[in-house]
Amino acid sequence: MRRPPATAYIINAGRQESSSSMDAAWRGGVGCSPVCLDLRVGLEQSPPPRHELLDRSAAAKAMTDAEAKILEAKVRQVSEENRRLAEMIARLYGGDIARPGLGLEGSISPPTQPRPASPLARKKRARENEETANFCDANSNRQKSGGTADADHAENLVTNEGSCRRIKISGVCRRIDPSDTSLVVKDGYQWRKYGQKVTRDNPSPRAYFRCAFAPSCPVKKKVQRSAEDSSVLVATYEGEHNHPCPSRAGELPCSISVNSSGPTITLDLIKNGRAVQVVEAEATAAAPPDLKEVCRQVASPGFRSALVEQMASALTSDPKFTGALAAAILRKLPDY
DNA sequence: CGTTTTTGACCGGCGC
DNA sequence: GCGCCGGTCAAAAACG
Repeated sequence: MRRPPATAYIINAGRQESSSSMDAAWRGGVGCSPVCLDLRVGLEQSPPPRHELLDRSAAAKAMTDAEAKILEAKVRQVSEENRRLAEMIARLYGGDIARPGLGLEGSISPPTQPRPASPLARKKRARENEETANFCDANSNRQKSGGTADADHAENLVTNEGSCRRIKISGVCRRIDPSDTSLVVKDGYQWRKYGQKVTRDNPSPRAYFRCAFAPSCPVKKKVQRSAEDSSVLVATYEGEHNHPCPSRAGELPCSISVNSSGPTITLDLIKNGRAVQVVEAEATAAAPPDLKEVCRQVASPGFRSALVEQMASALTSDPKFTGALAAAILRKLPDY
């Protein structure tokens, strides 16, 4: 019996400017696109007084031409990059440009698979592309019939030939430190590595993982660096977990991480496997029922106390914070 | 000492 | 039938 080819398309998580957002994306696992509400807890950057804001505004006006040109060049560069990505997506998906609302930056990058060099590899890739196209057709049909496919963009349903068994295949990618040689992708599940192989398409090895949480769980995961960008890990999931995510059970939709830009609270707003989008505090009465429910949960005393607990825990475990606290206490102590 | 990772061998599908 | 290739197995090594 022929195994279904693991053709995966990839969600580009974008530049990893907020590690907390990326973590949240990975906690989402297969088929989930969490939306993060990042609340910055600035330790050293407390909100400036109003008059200071005005001063800063004046300073901004006084920005030199050189600085303005640098910024303009950066904006142009990013725009150009976005345009190129959009073109590639259009080519791949027959003009169906990635829609927003995927959670992260909401864009899908083209597969990072390199062009096959040999005729054999070309044919194989053609087969895989055909399957991807079938998936896109299915997606487009679903949209025509009124369904939303946004959350499903991270899933690729492949029908096994000659049987009715359907194996869910999805791909995600994550930007990592290029010097990081481990092929470990944290997604909330426990994985056991059972093999590693160097494939023809890609000089970097591909690691094979099985779900280690439940022995009967059929899910497999392949992780490999992108051939085009070694700082991107491409993970391909095959199958569906037959158990809840171990790190999610009984968990509040909130986590805290401390990164270079300061402590960040990340709120995962996922309901029934679909992501809901929150733009800062604009979750108003016009929000969908799911969102209202999430907002109610956020406003509940239980959530708040848990949040405070998590914040305290994150802050006290941050050496920068404890160092700053110690320094502040020392300053308050009288000199003897 | 139990668990996890590594790695070479093996297997099956596919194309020539 | 042969060779290539991706995926899996399983013994050995590493790790906590």
